[in-house]
Amino acid sequence: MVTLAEVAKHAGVSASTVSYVLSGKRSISTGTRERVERSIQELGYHPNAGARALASSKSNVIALMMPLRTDMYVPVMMEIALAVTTTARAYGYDVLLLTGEEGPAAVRRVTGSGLADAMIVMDVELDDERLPLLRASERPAVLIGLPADTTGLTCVDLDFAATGALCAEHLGGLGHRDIAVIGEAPAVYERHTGFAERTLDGLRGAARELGLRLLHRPSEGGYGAMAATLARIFDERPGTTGFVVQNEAAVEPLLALLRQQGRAVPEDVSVMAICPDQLALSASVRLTSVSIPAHEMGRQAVEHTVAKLAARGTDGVELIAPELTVRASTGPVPG
Amino acid sequence: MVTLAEVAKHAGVSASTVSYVLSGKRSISTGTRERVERSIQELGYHPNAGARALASSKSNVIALMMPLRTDMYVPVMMEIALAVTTTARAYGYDVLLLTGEEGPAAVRRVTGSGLADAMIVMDVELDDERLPLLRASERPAVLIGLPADTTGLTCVDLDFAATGALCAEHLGGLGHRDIAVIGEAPAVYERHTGFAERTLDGLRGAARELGLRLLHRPSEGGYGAMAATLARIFDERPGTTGFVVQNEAAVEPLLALLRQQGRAVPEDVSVMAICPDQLALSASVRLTSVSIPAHEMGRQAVEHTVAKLAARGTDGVELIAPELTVRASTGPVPG
DNA sequence: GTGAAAGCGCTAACAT
DNA sequence: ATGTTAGCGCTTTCAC
Repeated sequence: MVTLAEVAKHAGVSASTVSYVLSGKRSISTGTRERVERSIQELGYHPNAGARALASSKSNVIALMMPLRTDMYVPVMMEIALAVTTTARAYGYDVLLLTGEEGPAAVRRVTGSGLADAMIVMDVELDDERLPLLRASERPAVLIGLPADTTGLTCVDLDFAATGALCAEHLGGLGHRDIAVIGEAPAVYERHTGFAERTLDGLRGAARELGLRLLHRPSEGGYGAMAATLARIFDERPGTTGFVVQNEAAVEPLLALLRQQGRAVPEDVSVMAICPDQLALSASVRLTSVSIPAHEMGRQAVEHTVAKLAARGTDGVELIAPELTVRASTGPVPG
Repeated sequence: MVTLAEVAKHAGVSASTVSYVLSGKRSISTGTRERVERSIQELGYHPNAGARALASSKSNVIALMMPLRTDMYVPVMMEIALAVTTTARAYGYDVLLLTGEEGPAAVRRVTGSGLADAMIVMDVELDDERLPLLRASERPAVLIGLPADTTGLTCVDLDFAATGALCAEHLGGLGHRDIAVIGEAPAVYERHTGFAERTLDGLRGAARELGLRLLHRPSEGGYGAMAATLARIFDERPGTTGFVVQNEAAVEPLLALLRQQGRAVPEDVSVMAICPDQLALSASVRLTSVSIPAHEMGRQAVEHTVAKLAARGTDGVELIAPELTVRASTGPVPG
């Protein structure tokens, strides 16, 4: 293993000079710099991460805590994770992957050991048991998602309330008056993950203003569950002409069932989804949707993290404005 | 920040004693151990990861290199990653997440810096440019997937050849003679990712033995592409009664199209898939399938890694035997 | 612009 | 069963 000292000897300079060439923290004459850089190349030197962390009290690692649960839409999680990783690399950070499994203990372990300089936490619950630790920790933390009490925390999320409102306005504007909302699985609501409720609030607020009737049904997703849910919806509100789906696993079953019942989309009923663009595009009908900006969420989370590490951090909530893309699944109310 | 020295003083012992209490590398009298453990609790001590790594030349971190590409089935990648992470934790390791983006440079960076003790690489291509570095590195590496030349490497993968054979045998046993294989996107084949070809080899070998006719068509997945592909298949081989699908994005479109054409599954045509159980269960027809054992692959990769780190490592290829589950989508050939 | 040297917190011989 | 001590490889004052 090549050490900094060996590079120094090879280049005929002192260890500190090599260190400063690497860090750029003081000016180096061009000649010296070139000699050192050549030595680094020739010897194949790589700075030792442990020694660096020890001497500088910085690991250049950001911990990312992922949900272990797989009841959320997995591709979104994955896209966030990849966005976090690539963005972090762009800022010189590596990413340590943690699962929610360990719970608060993981927070303690990582912040206590200096394994990571900061932490990004996904899938935050409204009253998450990790929050007290994160607030108390001197290491920066950024949440993806919104807990009930955000004081002393930095949070990044899609503005789900605005998302809900946007959906209601779109369908209302097309003349729909009876709207069904197919929500996440009941377990998601029970877990109080926040985003589902916020979406509903947004929908309800806008519906009230516009005089729309809203029927909300959580759904497990899948064909069987969706068939039962759909039957009950049309039973209760036969005049339903608009659907808002916030459950990736319910999208295709819903479309298939409507087709099967002879209800054409968008001629007879309009369907819109809150989902990643990719899903909206690959569904059997190209879906009008509000996209879940997974990449953007990951990127912003890292940028807030880096800012806080540079001590120009700003606590607060950063809500990403929803964007609606009209595609082939919504149209004016029939008749 | 609490240090080991502070714990030692607080407990009235030497630093090394505290270290040995922590590592268990030498016997400690019960009294001493208890005093040290109490001090650790009271002071809230956490060993510093950097100092540990420096002194022991071990980071207790395993790097996991994920594909950046998102053209593979994402939930499988995610499940592998989670399995790797939880299994690694069970062995006392943390996981550093790398994307393929950096390519071979990431291998150099991580192995060179001692950031990680070992490396697990996913989505290996047949002639992957990272292989020379992994072979040369003194740090253990385990691949998930099978390159063309596996000498000097440890690999874990599903036995895709046996998987292909199993599919052919299942359909052949039900009397099907004309079988269509819906494969991955052309890009996957062009990238020479190995598993697709191996599946095909297995299918072809068994088909030859059993006297089956095989028609292989790569597919982008999605409704549009699948419609075109299916039309060509029935055009070319009108007598096709069996389908093997190795492309998650093609499963539901295929089922929908068959339904739409009035071909009942499994009465008129049988469909089987090579996919995770979850997808097989949530499809519109419960699919007979060979499952992709994502969790098992992640777990075994870690266990091989840990074994190699303990110097009881064994190079070689570990193929996981395929398991077929018969569900509602395959049946005897009609007539 | 460069060097010397004192740690950073821990591990692992080497003692006893 | 426990203590002493010499590093591990790097960063960063302090000195010139």
